[in-house]
Amino acid sequence: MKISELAIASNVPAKTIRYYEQVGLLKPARRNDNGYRQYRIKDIDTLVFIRRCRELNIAIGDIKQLLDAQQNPNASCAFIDDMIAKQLNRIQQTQRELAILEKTLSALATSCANHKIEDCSILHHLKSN
Amino acid sequence: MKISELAIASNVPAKTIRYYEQVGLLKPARRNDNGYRQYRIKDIDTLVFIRRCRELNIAIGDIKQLLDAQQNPNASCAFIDDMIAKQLNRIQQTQRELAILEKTLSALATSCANHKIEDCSILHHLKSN
DNA sequence: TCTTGACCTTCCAGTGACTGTAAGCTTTAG
DNA sequence: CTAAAGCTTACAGTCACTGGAAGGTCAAGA
Repeated sequence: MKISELAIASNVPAKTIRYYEQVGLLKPARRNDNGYRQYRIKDIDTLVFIRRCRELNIAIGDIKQLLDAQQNPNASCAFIDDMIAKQLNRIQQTQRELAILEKTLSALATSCANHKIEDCSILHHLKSN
Repeated sequence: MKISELAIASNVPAKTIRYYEQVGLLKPARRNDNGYRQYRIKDIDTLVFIRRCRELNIAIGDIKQLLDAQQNPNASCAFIDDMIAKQLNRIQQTQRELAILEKTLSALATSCANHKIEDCSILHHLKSN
């Protein structure tokens, strides 16, 4: 399978696949005679796994750990627990911050259309709270 | 006023003030004989304004527009309206995405402590949804 | 006067996770 | 045979800073 085929199968851009290889998330692909990367079915699974993790906003470094972990079935998985918990905390914190942000912007978002800059209530509020 | 004094007065690191000048958010500061940047009281206001906008997650390019606008008091301020609305939409979209993310991670966050990798329910779910 | 330390300057690199672009080789279709 | 598509690498750009190095300036204390 060539990189573009893997890209379609995994729904990850070829460019991004090369990037994942570059940062060590994927092992360097085998090359065939012309130097093109050669992939296997298994690589689709890996990429889908990575993409799923990325959708959950798990950092590349953490995904690397998750992939490594799968090579040692007998190791403890406590750190995976921690990773997900940490992630959850981060998201909840962001949610709280966004809620405040939304409130502030909602208050700001009064219509200024047809007004002049010097009368703009939004600018006024931004300048002196 | 030297840059460190402005930094304290505006609560913006000196490093960041130089950065703002570099990207054109602040006009190049006047220099005194030794080459040090020389600031005025007015510059505190500008930086506080910038910081307030940044806290609302308004991009530097957009802040530049807001600052430019204040130079033309007679121009229309309709675009400011648009900018805030755009911002609000973005935040609300992010909030929706984070809500889904939180739900997914909450479902994942079952305790795996003391288990082995091969039994890890989190990994299991990440691998095949 | 000398020295020490704090502060200033510029410039370059790094962050995270890609994305864009350019130059050059290979393959494929007409 | 040629043109287009696809592959390769390498470097730059994104965003908003932040860190660090190398060197100039200044004020205070011995």
